[in-house]
Amino acid sequence: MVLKLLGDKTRLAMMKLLEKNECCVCEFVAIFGISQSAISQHLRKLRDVGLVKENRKGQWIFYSLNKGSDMHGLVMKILELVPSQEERIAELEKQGLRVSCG
Amino acid sequence: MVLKLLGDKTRLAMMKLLEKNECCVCEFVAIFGISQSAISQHLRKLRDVGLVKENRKGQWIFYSLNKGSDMHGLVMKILELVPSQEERIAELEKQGLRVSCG
DNA sequence: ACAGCATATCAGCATATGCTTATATATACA
DNA sequence: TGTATATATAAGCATATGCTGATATGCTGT
Repeated sequence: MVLKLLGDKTRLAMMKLLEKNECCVCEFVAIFGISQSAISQHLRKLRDVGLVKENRKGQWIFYSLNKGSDMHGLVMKILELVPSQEERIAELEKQGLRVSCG
Repeated sequence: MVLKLLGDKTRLAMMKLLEKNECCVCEFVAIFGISQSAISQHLRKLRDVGLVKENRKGQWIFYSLNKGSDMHGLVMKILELVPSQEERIAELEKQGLRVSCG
């Protein structure tokens, strides 16, 4: 269930980041400071219910919000109320950890 | 956190019922078929974060949505997308289990 | 083919969660 | 005061959840 998935603070922050950015697994790892395995498992849950979609670019897999999801409207309303996470992206850039291949 | 609380199907259904009705603990017990204790614990969680408020009427305590909650707007948006639970109230009435003390 | 990096999956563990039963508290009424 | 009803709290249990470390898979470049 979508609300249960968004009830986890890490997943909610991931979704907020994906609202404005495409991100790959290793970026989330750098941002959240948890294992690559944990990030991958969160993304799988989000993908399994169709909230995000993946887009492979070479060795990276970029995730983005799935705007075609049934729940997309609700998700956007919820994300509106979540504080911006853009500083985390800025921090990544500053550390030179942003993966942009595009 | 609000989303986590609403991520539980019982609590979400309780909130949907409270959208249109004031309900007491024993009504929820009849509706959901779980113990009085379990219902009471769900209500406590909802009350602790301010989503619902209580209103004692004699030996009953009636719960209702707390419209003054910071999260009330979000909650209403979410509840719009939850299927109506009004048949459950109708069922209660039919069984003569509705507690109305006006 | 091989090494290196990114990602996914598996197995196991600690904690959180939702439930139950038993008990305590609060109100109503005889 | 005593009994019945409604609700709250405490203790314990089974399952779910989120994490880690180890391993598998997939792509890249040599």
